[in-house]
Amino acid sequence: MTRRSTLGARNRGIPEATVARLPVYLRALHTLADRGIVTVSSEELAAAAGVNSAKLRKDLSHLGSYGTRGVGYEVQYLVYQISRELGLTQDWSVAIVGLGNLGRALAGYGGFASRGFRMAALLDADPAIVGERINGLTVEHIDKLEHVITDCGISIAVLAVPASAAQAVCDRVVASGVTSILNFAPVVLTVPDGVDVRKVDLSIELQILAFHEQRKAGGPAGVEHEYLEAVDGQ
Amino acid sequence: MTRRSTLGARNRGIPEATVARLPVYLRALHTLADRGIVTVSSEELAAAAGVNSAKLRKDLSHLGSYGTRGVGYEVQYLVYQISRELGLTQDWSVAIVGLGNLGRALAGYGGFASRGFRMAALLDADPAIVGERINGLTVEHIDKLEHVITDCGISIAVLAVPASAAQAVCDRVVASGVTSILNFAPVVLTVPDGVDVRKVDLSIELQILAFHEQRKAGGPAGVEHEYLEAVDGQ
DNA sequence: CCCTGTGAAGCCATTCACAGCT
DNA sequence: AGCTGTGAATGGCTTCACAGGG
Repeated sequence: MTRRSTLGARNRGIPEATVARLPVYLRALHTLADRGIVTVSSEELAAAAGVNSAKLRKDLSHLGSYGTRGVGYEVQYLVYQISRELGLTQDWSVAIVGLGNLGRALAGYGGFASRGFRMAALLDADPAIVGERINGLTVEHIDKLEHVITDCGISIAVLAVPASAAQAVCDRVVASGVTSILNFAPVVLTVPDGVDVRKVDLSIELQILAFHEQRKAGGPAGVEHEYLEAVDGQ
Repeated sequence: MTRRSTLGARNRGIPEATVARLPVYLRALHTLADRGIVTVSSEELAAAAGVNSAKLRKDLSHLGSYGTRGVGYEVQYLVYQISRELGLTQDWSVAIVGLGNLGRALAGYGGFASRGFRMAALLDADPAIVGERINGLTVEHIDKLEHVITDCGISIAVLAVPASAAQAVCDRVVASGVTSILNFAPVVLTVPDGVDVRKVDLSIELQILAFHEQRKAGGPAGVEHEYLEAVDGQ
């Protein structure tokens, strides 16, 4: 058994599953705070976040003992602790690469700058887009990528480029010092150790839904119709 | 121990984690097929999909024994089997509700209609947007939601509406018969049993990246600076 | 001999249930 | 009396390692 600090839970090594839920709790807490609610029980907060209360308590216990037995959690205090744990008490400069429809939508997304994230640069390869002003920022040519990333101290890059360009752009942002990437291109990116990639993929999400949808309707189709019939024309 | 069919693995009950990876394998297979590759080993396919080969083989084993020992998997055959399992051999009609920046980006997304998904309806509440033509479809007023969903046989809805409207829109699409929802609004949706919801949330993804980014830089900030200083007035 | 398919082991996450603090 | 924090139990997923077919 691993020995821990005597004083409660100053534990480095928060489970990944917990980390993924902290932002959800944080949002729920902000909503409660806006309604002027001062204290919340694990039961109530769990309901607001769409999880069960045991999971919520276990998750929060990884950060420390921030609740009061018999009472619950102080909303503002928990907001602060989760924000600090997630690294939102400091500002992160974010660059968006690729300003097609999706990139523009992301650039215009409000809740973005709201907490901890500063949209610091927009980059695109298309001369027709370069120079355009979007949400108060001028789109720079991707040739300046290395320069811009270094100058603005950007550590997080959002890739909204075509699939065919994604790996090359990824390599360049990594070479420039970016260590976190949010990838919207439908490709598996290869990065060195120490670089984190998260993927958002509409098409994959739809396919997962289709699987469950089909299941509700009673198992896969084509069980009795042969593979060769199906490929035939294809 | 659960008794299984004697004949290998015609197993209903594919693990959720596997289902989530099947679309990735499918995309990798399509890429291989485009390059004219006929046969692939688990090692090669796993590399293309960004997983290890043991996981890939275990995943595929849940669908059946579609490989050949000593050889590998036939690309086209595997494409067909995974497509069928995911329910992509039939067409699904999808509605997008909310045609702000994000909704437009989604509506214009090509790889969408590509395999199995037909964009069947666009809906919005804003009179300035209703009537507009996007990607060959006319935006309908959200008043017609129930009508459109029933008529077009829509079972999957994509919500790209403001957070404040999301639950209400969700309730309406569910009442109209939709049983799968892809939610881009930053709220936790409540739905009846039997309805699947998947969430895509830019802000959450960024916060998860920030957590790891902060960790690389050496643990949470503000450990030695007190909570009360930070909130000040509180 | 190569590569798949799979028991078995190990690891991580969720859930239960209650001791202990307020 | 109420609610948190947490050991212990459970269940699911990943990884190992190899039996067995081609």
